[in-house]
Amino acid sequence: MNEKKGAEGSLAGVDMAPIGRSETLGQQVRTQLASAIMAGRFKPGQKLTIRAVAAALDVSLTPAREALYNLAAEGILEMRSNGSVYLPTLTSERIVELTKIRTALEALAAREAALRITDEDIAHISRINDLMVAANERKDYASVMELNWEFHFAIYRASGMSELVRMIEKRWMMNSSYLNVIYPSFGQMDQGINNHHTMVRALHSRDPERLASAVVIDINFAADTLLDMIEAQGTERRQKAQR
Amino acid sequence: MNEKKGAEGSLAGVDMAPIGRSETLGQQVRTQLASAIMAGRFKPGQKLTIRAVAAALDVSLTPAREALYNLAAEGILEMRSNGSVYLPTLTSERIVELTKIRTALEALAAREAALRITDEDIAHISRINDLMVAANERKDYASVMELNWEFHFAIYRASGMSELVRMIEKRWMMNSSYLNVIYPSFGQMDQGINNHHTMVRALHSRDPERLASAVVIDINFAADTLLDMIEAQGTERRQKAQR
DNA sequence: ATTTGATATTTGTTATAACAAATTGAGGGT
DNA sequence: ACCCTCAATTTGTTATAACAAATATCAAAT
Repeated sequence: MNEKKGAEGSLAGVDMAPIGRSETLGQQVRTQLASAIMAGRFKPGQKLTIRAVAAALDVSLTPAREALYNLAAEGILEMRSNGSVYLPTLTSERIVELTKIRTALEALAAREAALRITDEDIAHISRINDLMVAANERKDYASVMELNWEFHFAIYRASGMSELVRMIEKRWMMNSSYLNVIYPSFGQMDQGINNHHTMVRALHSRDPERLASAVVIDINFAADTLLDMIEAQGTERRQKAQR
Repeated sequence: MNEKKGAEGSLAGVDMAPIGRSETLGQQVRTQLASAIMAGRFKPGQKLTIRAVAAALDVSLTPAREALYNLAAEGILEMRSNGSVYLPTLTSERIVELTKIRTALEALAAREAALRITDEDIAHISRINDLMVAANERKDYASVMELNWEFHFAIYRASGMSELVRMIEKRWMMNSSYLNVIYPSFGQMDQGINNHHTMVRALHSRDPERLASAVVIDINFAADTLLDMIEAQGTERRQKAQR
């Protein structure tokens, strides 16, 4: 009721950037925690106590609690019955389920993106891919990971489905505490790189099914290597326990 | 390490139910709010202030805030930049997006369920469907809604993918504040009923694709009627504003 | 050495108070 | 009627204190 009317005195049309209204402490804590999680700085299964977070970021319990419980509500962190919050541990069964979900969501995003994507977006994505290939050749795997993220989400964002993109982001974050598990012996990205080329070609030809199937292959490849790692780690631990 | 060993003094084998450790106030508030939302007792766009919730349930601000922000973090409620929490309002575009997401998720759940479901589950689901048909014949639409919920989730739960079921639940809750919008003139459920029969048959023959496609039809039918309602309401309001 | 029990410490939960920002309402001027 | 201004109220934010439950520590007993 108040956006269309005359209102000469109002500032309608001036269109200033909304003032940098500083985020609340709770949101800032959330951001800090989220980026630490995405960077893989916590170990799987690690406990995050309210007071530890509060002390580390020098805030009171209230915002620390809010941030932790928000992340838990989103399923990025895991809350046990006693109220403590942990980094989730991924069992093989859970990885299998998460992978199926990711397949469904990301295939949908890919199909929609193929229909809606603009030429500029394709150029941008192609550029990201080139950077990623370069980073891979100089074995800068940290950059590879980051560019891989950008590559995929640039595509997904082109779907125009913001809610869907948010959902996919969450699923990626659920895996990310395992980045340093998968990190060291991340030998042959080559197959992944190859797949990215297929995706770029599918974008150019605006072929939804081709793009979707390449995405699915990408997801399953990543999941398989992660499953192998987990498996290997499990037997290793089992052997160590037997000694 | 503590379940197999001798441990004569332990209570292994007695197998008592863990004591009913009462939920925290925050969780109780969350439950109350969630069931009120699912029952459609709030209007779309309605504002839920922390203090109003706290007063209504006679708790302090802390648990009320926690519950509201949890629901917001899950996307069931909508948080605006000033921190206030609202029931989400569904635009047509948002409904279209949500419907596509639901299609992807629920088709996946249906396919997995068709492969894993037991005979007892099928019998149970068939029974629920009979009750729903009966409720529809006596025009008890409140029961129809509830039984419809049970019918669908009994199937989805048979997929064995608990995370996926949780995700689907959330998306159903996002629509539910529009139940009383869709409620009054909910004339022909008949097509939906017919579709349910198809689903039961597909379960008996364990046919993933048949089941999935029936689920998709069900989702799209519900979405179309909701879209019509929203559309009708929109023009009505527009006409009223012109007078 | 292992187990038990008591004690100390940590940790989650919740109410309250104080503050700041946003919203509302009334009154006065154009 | 409309717009502005200023005060009053509402509302979100955060720190703190007090409590309870869970966990860890340690000494004594078997």
